[in-house]
Amino acid sequence: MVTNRTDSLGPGDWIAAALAAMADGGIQAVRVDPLARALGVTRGSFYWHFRDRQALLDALLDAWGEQQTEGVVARAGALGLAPAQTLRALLGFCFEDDGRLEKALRSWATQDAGVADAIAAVDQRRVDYLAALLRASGIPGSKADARARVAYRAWLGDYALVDRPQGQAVAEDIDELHALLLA
Amino acid sequence: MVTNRTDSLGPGDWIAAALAAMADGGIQAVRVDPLARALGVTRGSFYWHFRDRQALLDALLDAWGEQQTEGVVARAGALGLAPAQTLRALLGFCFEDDGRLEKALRSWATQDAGVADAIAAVDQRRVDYLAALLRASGIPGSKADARARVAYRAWLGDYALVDRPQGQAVAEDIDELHALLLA
DNA sequence: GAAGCTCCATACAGTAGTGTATGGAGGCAT
DNA sequence: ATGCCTCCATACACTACTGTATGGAGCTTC
Repeated sequence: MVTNRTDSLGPGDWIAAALAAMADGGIQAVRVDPLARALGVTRGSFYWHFRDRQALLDALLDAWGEQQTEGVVARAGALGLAPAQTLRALLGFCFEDDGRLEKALRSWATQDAGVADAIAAVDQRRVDYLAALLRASGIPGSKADARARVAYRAWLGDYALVDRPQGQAVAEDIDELHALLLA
Repeated sequence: MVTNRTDSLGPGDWIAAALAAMADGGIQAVRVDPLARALGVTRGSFYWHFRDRQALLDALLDAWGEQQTEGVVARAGALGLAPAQTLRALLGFCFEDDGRLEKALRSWATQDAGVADAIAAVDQRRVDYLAALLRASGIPGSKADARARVAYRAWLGDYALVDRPQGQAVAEDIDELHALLLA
């Protein structure tokens, strides 16, 4: 993200490369040596900008966390639509994402409690937002919370599918989910 | 699974250990050396029973596939309940599972097309069964298919959650999902 | 009771990565 | 133009694994 004015690298370049590698091959693909090769430099550069590999992983998690706080949820709210339409648009955004980074992070979280905490916070934010949209659409609070969790599971579950429906097929599923949530 | 009458190991012991390691740490944890240490032998034993690490991974995937064909779906059908109750019981089974093996396999599938194929087949089986239950419960075919995919996403999505609801909390969510699917 | 077979230990070479130490090239200010 | 500072290359030691080659202990079978 943050690049220098020269052709030299900064920490942001390494983080961006790390996020790409993470989305591609998971945490195990975020290795100093391959990243250096991908960036066309040697590991000497890396160890100038980062103390060690763990420091890069920490920075990567922070970058994702910040990206999420100003992420999809915020964009959906900025559309200025009615709650029910906002919900539909939000689901559209989320099911459109390739989910590779999200999957890789959740896989990483099974091995690292700090990652799990960061993701749990994001989960909470998203579910709360879904519940708020449902309540604003007239669903009573008790049902809204349960339905928000159901909807969020369906959202995450789409990423878990190996053959994810695309285009019209996923649109039909989202419409059905949307209708069920607001029933 | 298949153990000898003596205290010596067979391929089944290595596969069982590999499945446990996979559930714990993903594909990257299924390594010959650590498995040998966990089993209290050296790698000499492993390379007697398996050609190489890939042969173990292939056997592991086969074992999971067979376990699935006679798995949860079949058990639910054997309960002898009405379709709607069978669906409820099935969801209960699935949300009860810790999902660690399932998650690890799906993470592995992103790196290996053969694994992806095996999981896609299992997904198809499960979704078809869900759709059949919904149709048998009186949901028209067009809606039943979409709702089956929604339900299956919610099922898988529960595994993706970092803080999964447990006990009464998940029961409420399942009840809500069940009610929505049959609405 | 000897041969053969199963199972495993040991030792070796090779690969891929981490982290460290050091030095050097080039920009920048004074 | 000298010296510092930033950035990176290079070389080294170390770790953790894979795979191979070989030998040996202990049943088994005749």
